[in-house]
Amino acid sequence: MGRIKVKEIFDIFKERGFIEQHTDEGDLRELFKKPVTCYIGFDPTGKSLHIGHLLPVMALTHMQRAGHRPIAVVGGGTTLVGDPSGKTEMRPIMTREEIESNARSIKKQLMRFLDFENDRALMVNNADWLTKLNYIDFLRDIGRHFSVNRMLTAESYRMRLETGLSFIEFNYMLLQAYDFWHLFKHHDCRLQMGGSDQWGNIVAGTDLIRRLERDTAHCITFPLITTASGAKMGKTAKGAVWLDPEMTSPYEYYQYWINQEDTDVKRFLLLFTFLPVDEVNRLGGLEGADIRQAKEILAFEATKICHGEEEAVKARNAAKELFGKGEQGISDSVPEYPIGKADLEKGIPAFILFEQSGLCNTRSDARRLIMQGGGYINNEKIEAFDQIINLTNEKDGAMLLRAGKKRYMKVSIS
RNA sequence: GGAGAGGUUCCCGAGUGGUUAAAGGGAGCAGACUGUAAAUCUGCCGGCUAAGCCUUCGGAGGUUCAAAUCCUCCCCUCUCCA
Repeated sequence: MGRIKVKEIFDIFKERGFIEQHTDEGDLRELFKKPVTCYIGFDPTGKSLHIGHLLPVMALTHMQRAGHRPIAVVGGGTTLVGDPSGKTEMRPIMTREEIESNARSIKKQLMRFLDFENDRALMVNNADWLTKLNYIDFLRDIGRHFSVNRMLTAESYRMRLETGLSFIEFNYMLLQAYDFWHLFKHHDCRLQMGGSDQWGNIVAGTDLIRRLERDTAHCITFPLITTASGAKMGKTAKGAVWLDPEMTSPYEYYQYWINQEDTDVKRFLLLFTFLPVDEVNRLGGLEGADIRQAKEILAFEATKICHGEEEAVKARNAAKELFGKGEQGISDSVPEYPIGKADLEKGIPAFILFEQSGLCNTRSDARRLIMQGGGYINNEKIEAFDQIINLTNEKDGAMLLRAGKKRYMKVSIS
């Protein structure tokens, strides 16, 4: 790797707002003087990562850019148990098949962010070692190093002591600690990072390494990212914003970012783009309506990182066409709903079309929308919920439905 | 295993025989105002071509003209005791 002296990774993390807690700063700085192997775990509870996972992914990417070696651990084993941290209730236990299939697709996703060539980054699945453990051996070798008294003082458990905690979840900490030890042993991994709710689990790992190996490992946690209005990052009414373009299209992804609140823009530029801090500061200094420029850049950069430049350009163009002043053609990255020409010849009540195209969840929902004046076709308000839509509404082989101010659907006629 | 408390619509949380599709809040959606922002105000907020009908209050039965509300059994959670 090149010896170009870039900024210290610790400083990068610090100035970009990645750090919530960390073990001794002096030790960490010392550690970063040489290439370090670090790890973050991802639980394959879904088939795709979502924006909530983005911060750790960005952190690994920064690490790699700074010449260190990231390991992404897919928690195929730990997910069999389920992490109680940060949750008020136990998650349903997932089947092995589900978890394995999720682990595979998450692996694929991470390849878009990290370069796995020549072991510049590693990806492992902790099912590979965890599922082979023998219970009695594990208790005798690992379990004896854990003080239940101490575990109960961990914030993550304390919360659950109020609502209930089953033994399987109580074990999660030991497994994650074991992971860290395993990676330390086999990959010389000396740093684990994770969300702030992982602090207890991570420190349990450094403790285990100290006891088993008489050696020091380190830990950095990230802040829990909430939006200015206090909601968890990446959650919308319709659910999570996914990184998988099949689940959340690049257009929607772009829209998610450009719709962020003013007060979040600067923070998100630092966390979710690679723009230099100076540039971010300049953008963050914009005021009033000019902030939209910063949002556009945020949306573009974030989309580029996740879906590539081409998709980002398309998403930006679509946004400009739909939300810019001069309305003309309908960009092809707008969500699309195909409809047969025959259906349109017969004509279809507007509210049914809104429901079918996915703009509304139910027909009642669509009725409400239109009756409240939020339904548009080709940017003209639909007056009656059962107004018949037919070929007369066609415009260049398609028509543009709109729900409210900013949800669009292109209905393409075939 | 024993004693007590509890499981209500997306979430929190009222409701203890009819007037309850179920108070209130949050979230969400729409409208106005704007900058595809925030705040604010207004309306909506189970489903259904819909002044009606259908399905909801952990599950299954039962009592009743009528149940989320009463009874029985079961499942689950919490607290205290063993």
